[in-house]
Amino acid sequence: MNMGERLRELRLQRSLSQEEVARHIGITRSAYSHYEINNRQPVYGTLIKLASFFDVSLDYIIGGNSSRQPQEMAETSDSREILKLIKDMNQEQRKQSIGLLLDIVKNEHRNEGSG
Amino acid sequence: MNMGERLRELRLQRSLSQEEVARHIGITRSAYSHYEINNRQPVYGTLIKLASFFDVSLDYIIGGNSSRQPQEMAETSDSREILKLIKDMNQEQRKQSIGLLLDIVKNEHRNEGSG
DNA sequence: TAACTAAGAAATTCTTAGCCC
DNA sequence: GGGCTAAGAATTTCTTAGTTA
Repeated sequence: MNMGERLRELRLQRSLSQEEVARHIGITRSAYSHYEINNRQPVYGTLIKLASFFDVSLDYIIGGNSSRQPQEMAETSDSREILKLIKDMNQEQRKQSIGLLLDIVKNEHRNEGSG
Repeated sequence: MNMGERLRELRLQRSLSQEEVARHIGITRSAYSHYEINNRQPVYGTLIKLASFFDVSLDYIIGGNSSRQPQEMAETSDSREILKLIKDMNQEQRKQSIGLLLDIVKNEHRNEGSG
């Protein structure tokens, strides 16, 4: 499901023709037709108008992933502590953390003492 | 607060230079500079990469009128990766992780510059 | 009427190079 | 190093006109 298909779905859900949508947005029929076929991508201003007209988020209309749900996790005290730490990190620090955590998982926990 | 200003804010929050962001996204420094000054608007592909890199929604980065904030845990690519890793750990490994993560956070203000 | 396509015009972005602090 | 700008190249969109069912 790509952007064009979503646009078409939204339009048909409202029983509108391409011309009606195009009028409301202030573009030509042809231009809007291109969007549904994925031949063209609307400029930002047009995109925002479309999202507003169809009453959907930009994330949905572009990527279709607006209703993604967060991953669940066991609520142990340790894991919450880790989550808090990660929250305060910037992107670089998180990437660094991933590297270290990967190392811990790989080594199981056999790195007791000596190296 | 427009898109350029939001991009700059997101970048500075992570203590990154324009070049670093540009590299990650796969564009030139110049191009990214234009975005922050609002001289240009990135094409869709670049926009999506930026939103993903900064861990924010498209609605936020474009319009700023989204309720979703960047700190939302478990919704980011990096933090999801980290969550997966933690899930596979036992208690000992988690305690070890806390130690390492604390270290990363502490080293945030390392002596830099003058080099 | 409704939707799709072609082609030239128009508008925008991207890169290179250079400048300033 | 870090950030900003100019100008031409490259890419993309937009409109008009025409085609199909």
